[in-house]
Amino acid sequence: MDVFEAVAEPTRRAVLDLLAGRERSAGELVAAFPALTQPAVSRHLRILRESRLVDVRVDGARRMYSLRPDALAELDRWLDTYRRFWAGRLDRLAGHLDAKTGGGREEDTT
Amino acid sequence: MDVFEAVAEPTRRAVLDLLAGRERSAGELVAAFPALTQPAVSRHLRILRESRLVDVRVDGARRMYSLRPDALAELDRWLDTYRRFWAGRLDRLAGHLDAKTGGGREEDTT
DNA sequence: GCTTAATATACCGTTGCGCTTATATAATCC
DNA sequence: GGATTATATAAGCGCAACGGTATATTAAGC
Repeated sequence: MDVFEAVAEPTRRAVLDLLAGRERSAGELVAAFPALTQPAVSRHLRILRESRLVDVRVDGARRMYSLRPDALAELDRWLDTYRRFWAGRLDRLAGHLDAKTGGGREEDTT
Repeated sequence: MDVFEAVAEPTRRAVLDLLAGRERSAGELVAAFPALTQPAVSRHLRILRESRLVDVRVDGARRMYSLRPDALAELDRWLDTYRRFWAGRLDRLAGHLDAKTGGGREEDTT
């Protein structure tokens, strides 16, 4: 599943929001969604793993999940094409981000 | 349908890419996807309309579609939370974006 | 007014996602 | 080792999204 689809799911975005603060165990994440069962959350975690949005660290019987923003950077790069439409004057900032993630573009020749 | 789901569909992203260059008629967009039928593309356009990602201008019998980036800005705001994870040294730039979207110093806030 | 062109909607079939229950795997505790 | 805890996978189901064919709607040309 690609990053766009992974992020399209509200529960998965909520998981990412939780992980933005600090790493959490699978159990903590399950507890954060009382409306869902443990397997349901576990499946979401799998999808986030497979789309490289989160990282897992084994800690005994626990799996500690943390954010892995590379994939989100991909989203950001995609948005870059459109950013000029609502923030033309911030183009050079976008250029900066690009230079960091992609190795440099020719766009900010201002 | 929310913006995240709207953008999750590859065809719809391709439509946005086409519209990033210039506005196009529905017919042009249909022609751009030979693998799809006219109703299929029309349905995608409806979804893009309803999620406020595109604008329509009636021109006789034609409907001219154009990009409407407000909704993409929403995506960008969401990403802002995570931007620090891959561009920590660009925090102040993210701060800039924040000030633009949430600070209310601008005159064209919608 | 009738025909053609441009676009949208209705309807239906298929498929994939997300959920639940049940079960497997692996680590910890006694 | 057996029980318990933590997490993942399997199987099955319901629903919503996407695609196609057929049809409606609206504009243009004659």
